[in-house]
Amino acid sequence: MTNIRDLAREAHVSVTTVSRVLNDHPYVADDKRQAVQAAIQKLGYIRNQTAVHLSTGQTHTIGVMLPFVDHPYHAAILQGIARCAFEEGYRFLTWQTNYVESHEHTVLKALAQREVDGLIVVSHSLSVDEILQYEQYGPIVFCEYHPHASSVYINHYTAFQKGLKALQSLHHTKIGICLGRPDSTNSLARKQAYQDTVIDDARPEWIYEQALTIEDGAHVARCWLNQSHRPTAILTASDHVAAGIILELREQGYRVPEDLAVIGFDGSDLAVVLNLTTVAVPYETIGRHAFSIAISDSWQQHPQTEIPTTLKNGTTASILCTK
Amino acid sequence: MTNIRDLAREAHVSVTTVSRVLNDHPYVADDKRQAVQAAIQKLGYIRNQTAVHLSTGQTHTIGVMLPFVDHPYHAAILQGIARCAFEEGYRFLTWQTNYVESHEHTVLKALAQREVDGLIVVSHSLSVDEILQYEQYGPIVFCEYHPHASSVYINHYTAFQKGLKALQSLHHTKIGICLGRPDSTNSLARKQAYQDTVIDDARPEWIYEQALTIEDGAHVARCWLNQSHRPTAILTASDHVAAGIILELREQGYRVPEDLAVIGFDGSDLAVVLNLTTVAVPYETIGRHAFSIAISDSWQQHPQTEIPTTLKNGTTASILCTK
DNA sequence: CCTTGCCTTGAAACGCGTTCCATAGATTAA
DNA sequence: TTAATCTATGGAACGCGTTTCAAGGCAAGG
Repeated sequence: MTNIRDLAREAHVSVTTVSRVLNDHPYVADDKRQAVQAAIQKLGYIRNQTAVHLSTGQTHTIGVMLPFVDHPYHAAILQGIARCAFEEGYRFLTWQTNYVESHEHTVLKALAQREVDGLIVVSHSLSVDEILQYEQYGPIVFCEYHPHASSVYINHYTAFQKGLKALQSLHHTKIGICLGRPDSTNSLARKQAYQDTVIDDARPEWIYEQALTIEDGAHVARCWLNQSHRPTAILTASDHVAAGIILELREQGYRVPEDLAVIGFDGSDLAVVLNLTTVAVPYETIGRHAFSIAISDSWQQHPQTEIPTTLKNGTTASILCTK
Repeated sequence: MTNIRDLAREAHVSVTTVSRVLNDHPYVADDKRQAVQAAIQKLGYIRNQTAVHLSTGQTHTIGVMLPFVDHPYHAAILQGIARCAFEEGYRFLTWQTNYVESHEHTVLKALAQREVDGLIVVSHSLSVDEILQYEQYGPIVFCEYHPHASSVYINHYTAFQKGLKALQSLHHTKIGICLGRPDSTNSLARKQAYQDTVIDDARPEWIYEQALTIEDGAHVARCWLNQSHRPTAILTASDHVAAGIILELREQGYRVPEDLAVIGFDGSDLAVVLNLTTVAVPYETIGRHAFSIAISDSWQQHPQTEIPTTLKNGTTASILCTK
């Protein structure tokens, strides 16, 4: 493999001059520049990026920590990151943690070991404080709201409220909700929105937890069926769960929204297909913002960027049917 | 930032010994090993991976070239790669090319510049020969069948045949197909399967091209509606397209499968939701295999690994209804 | 007692590009 | 004319871990 010293010898210049040519530095005479370029051609030189990384102390790479890459939600954020990264000439490394804490530590160590210039944390199970201890090694941007960290987020409180209020304006008062991991930051905000919005009728048994997948949704539907007092509407935390509920209910001969109104969350392809009413979230935008904060200097001020959500109307939530 | 020379000074040993301790080399006396470890603790040393990469000439990183990260199909392959990479202590860099050739060149250059140890090409638009010119810089594994390259693939010919034969066994003879990018390797194989299987009734006007998304599927449905001679069944190249067809037809008051039988391709979440009959593809398995070939030496023999597909029965294809 | 082989250790070279600092001629401003 | 800039160029140090090579010590085999 030829290196810049070979080029210098070939072009009869110093390595410094070669480096200048490679980096388009202005102080190089035309004849020398051409000589170097000729040498590059002749020897088939290709820059060793690893050496550049070591020398400059930058990798031009951003790490992304997320639990799963194949969830539409996360993939859409990745998409935003990917777009932005490409435009800026950056790379991104993805780590799938499955919410395993030791895996999350691996990712954080990678930042400390200078494998990446910064980190975007899409979702995590370690405590924020634990993660922020690694901020001394580089920027860490969260895709969730955290008051003392750089974060790009949607307001899960108001987003959930949007769904709940929509149901209330359709005259639903008996409203249930589905949550994912019950203790996550997002779930807590959602639960709070539930308690604050469905003030008198919020019931613990109408909060269905651990609902993340289509199968979980089907399970929720079966739970609902077994309840003596049932809500007339359910707001879920993901379109997948909403889909699972709807499919299982149809399977059992129930109708949506007549027997149960359902609102999804995410605004995914599934919502399009099932014509779900859903709280649409611009995930790609979140990814873009997170990336640009990670590579700018602004992260040091721990900026908070809220991304708005919108309610997208489908056919799975309509006015309460009082049989 | 403390480095191994600082450690050596602190522990009163040579940098070689420090390096040996860091790499668990056996020939180090216990007392020296402990001295080094104490120094690491005291100085808060963290290994600089970039330096390791330069020194060893390996990055322990695999690059992944794909058009989009947010397609379930690609995300599932990524998932497989991510799992395997983690297990092996590897990282992976993802490049989203949007099928733009200049972007694909960027990715290939990254291999030449030793940013990654190898490359997994999920899908591409450059010619295989052009891509293989970069094989001198490291392993390149395709997730498509290419006779002169390392490839992990599903046999699109037999997979498509599986769908077509299923329709034939339901007494359909007027069968149409949807393809994605018409000149891709996969589409050519599919078209061939169509011509070979639906021998006498294959018609050019029943080959719907450029069908990739839900919207494209809706467009196909409208084309179908406008045709004077219509097929009674359509085999698509993705569940998304199948979903688009079905939704549009329902919208227009047609029934599936009574008016048109539809079979999807991929075995995605969409298929579950819509109870699609689909050709299921184990994408994650493809990712796993591709990864393990990329990091082993076997790639030099250009191994060919075929991954089997299965027909998954839903309700969108049933016996031909002769009204 | 000598040879062979294994354990331990360190100096120095290596991988390779970037950058600081010094040098020197060419301009330009004063 | 002199001082101050600017343009060009190169030597050498730097970032930092790995690896080769040489050498000294010691035990087992002959």
